[in-house]
Order: sequence, then C-alpha cells, then structure tokens
Amino acid sequence: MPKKTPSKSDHLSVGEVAKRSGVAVSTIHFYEGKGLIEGWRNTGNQRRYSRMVLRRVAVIRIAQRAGIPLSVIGDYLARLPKDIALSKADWQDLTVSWQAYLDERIASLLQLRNELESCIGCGCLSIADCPLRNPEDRLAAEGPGPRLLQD
Amino acid sequence: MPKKTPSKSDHLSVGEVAKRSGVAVSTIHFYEGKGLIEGWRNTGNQRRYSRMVLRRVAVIRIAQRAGIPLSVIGDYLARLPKDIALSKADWQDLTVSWQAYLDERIASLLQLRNELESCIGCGCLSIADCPLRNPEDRLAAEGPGPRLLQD
DNA sequence: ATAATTCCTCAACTATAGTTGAGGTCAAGC
DNA sequence: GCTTGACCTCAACTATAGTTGAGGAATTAT
Repeated sequence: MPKKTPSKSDHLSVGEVAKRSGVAVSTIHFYEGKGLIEGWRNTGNQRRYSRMVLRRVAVIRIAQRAGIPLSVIGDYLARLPKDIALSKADWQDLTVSWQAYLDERIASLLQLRNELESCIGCGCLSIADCPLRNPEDRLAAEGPGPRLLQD
Repeated sequence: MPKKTPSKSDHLSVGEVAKRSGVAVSTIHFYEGKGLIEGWRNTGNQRRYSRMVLRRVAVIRIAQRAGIPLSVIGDYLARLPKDIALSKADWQDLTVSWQAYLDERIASLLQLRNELESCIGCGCLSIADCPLRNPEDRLAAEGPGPRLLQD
C-alpha cells in the first residue's frame, strides 16, 4: 500500500481543496468559518475534508455567479446532508430555487432596461410621471436596494 | 420679496436635497465626498446645491438599480457638465451606456439560468464536462467575479 | 536529521456603500 | 436674544466577501 500521494482515499487538506476547487486557501477557511463547508481535524489540528466538499465549493461559486449572497447560499446548503454526496434531488432543488432567483433578477433588470428605453431622450425624470422614478416600480424592484424616494 | 420658504430660487441645503431626492443627508455628504455631486458653501460653511443636483442624484440611484458601482457612475457623470442641466443628449448617452451594461448582465444571468436548466438533475458538476464549471464560461461571465477554476 | 512546505490562529486590512455618534457651529422662529 | 433644529467635521462602525501578515506548529522531502 503506497502512501505517496498527498492524501488519498477521502481526506483532502485545505491546500488540495483550494487547488482542486480553484479558490484560495483563505477562502476555504472563510467558508468553513461561515459554516458553508465542514470537515474534521487530523491529530495535528490540520483541516481534512471529504472530497464531497469539492462539489459544495463548486455549488457555492455557481450560486455566487447568480448573485446569491453567501448567507442565503448557507441557508440552502444547511438543509442539505453534510458530508454525504448531494443527491440528484438535492441538486434539483437548488437549481430550481436559483432559477427562480435568477428569473426575478432578470425580470427586474429587463424592466429597468425597458424603462430606460422608453425614457431615452425624454430626460424628464419627473417625480410624478417618469417610470424610472415612479414609486410603483420600487415595489417590483430588487430587494436589497436602499430606499429611493418617498414623495 | 418674501424670503419665507427655506431656500428659494436655486440654492438647496443638504436637508432639502436629502428630502427631495429621498436619500439620507449622510448619503449626500458621501456622494459629495466621492465627487459624484458638487455644490458650494454659504458664508457659514453650509452646503448649498443647485437644483440640478436633484436630477443627478436621481440618475445615480437609477444607475445603482442597474447594478453599476458608484465608481463607474462617477466616471460617467464626470464627463457631464457640472451644475448645468443634463441635456437630452447627455441623458441619452447615459441610458445607452447603461442599457449596454444591463444587456451584458442580463445575458450573463440568462446563460447561467440556461446552464442550470440543462443541468437539472444531472448533478455532475464535472470539471471537464459540466458547462457550469467549464472554463469557456468564465470568459463570457460577468466581470467582477472572483477567479473560479484554473484547471 | 534537517530543510522546505504547508498548515495553524488571530488580528488587521481591502473594497463598496453607506450610517451613527460626538462635539461644536449656524440659522430661524418666537 | 435665546432656544431649537439643521448643519459642520471627523472618526468609528455596519455588512459583505474575502486577503494579508505575524508568529508558531506540523508535515513532507532530501
């Protein structure tokens, strides 16, 4: 039984996870601190991860591409089995949720785009009339925006 | 000549700008510090703004809705006349730029959405095969994302 | 056995977009 | 003419998503 390769079978060091998932070691630390991933420690207090963590990191990065904040990603991941491979159903749930999220964001951006289009050259920005400043829009606008107008 | 109303003609205090544009006074300070808006001071060192600043603030908030960072908004605004009303052409330039920006972001989100769709249930996330992890995507992906994969 | 990596923790720092508070000044109303 | 409210500056703090560095321990390679 050769024991040459860094860590075989199913325990990866942070460095290996970092290299294989394409993120920095500090980011792995950070994700673990946030509870997004989990592992155990060896006798020398060094982090060891199951290779399942690679998929979790991939999932995190994909969700980030969709603009989902880590806290929300964490909520999704928390409902999933830890250290067990994501099942087809798990992955399906995630993708469906994220598609809904993406759909909302896309719709919101499209609305803004169309409003810009209809306002090209008008330059009005009238508080009363312009859809770009119309309070109705705010209700349909994306969530984390700061309060825009109140008159 | 009545001089009752807070500040008539064409000089608004921060408070008035804040109230009329719907942002906090601290935000006006912040924008001024960032060079996004400009004004002058009265004899008592208090900020005074032309009413043109209201439109500028509206423009800033609209651009933020589109997800454009303040630094970029500042670059656009810097090329515009200060303290002079935005012309139709100015506004047109802005909206066209922002639409292009929005189009890119929308395209990028749609691509991700479609990739998710094609991957529903596959759960592969294969480094080699999965479009969600495929390096080709990165080139087409949105700008400010952290580096994703390098193998 | 020693040297070179890798890893550990913890604190501090980056950037973005602001908000909050302290301590003090200015302007407006009565 | 004095009190209240609006304003001033500056520093510190919030949140998100990490990165960087110091000082020290563990692991790996020669």
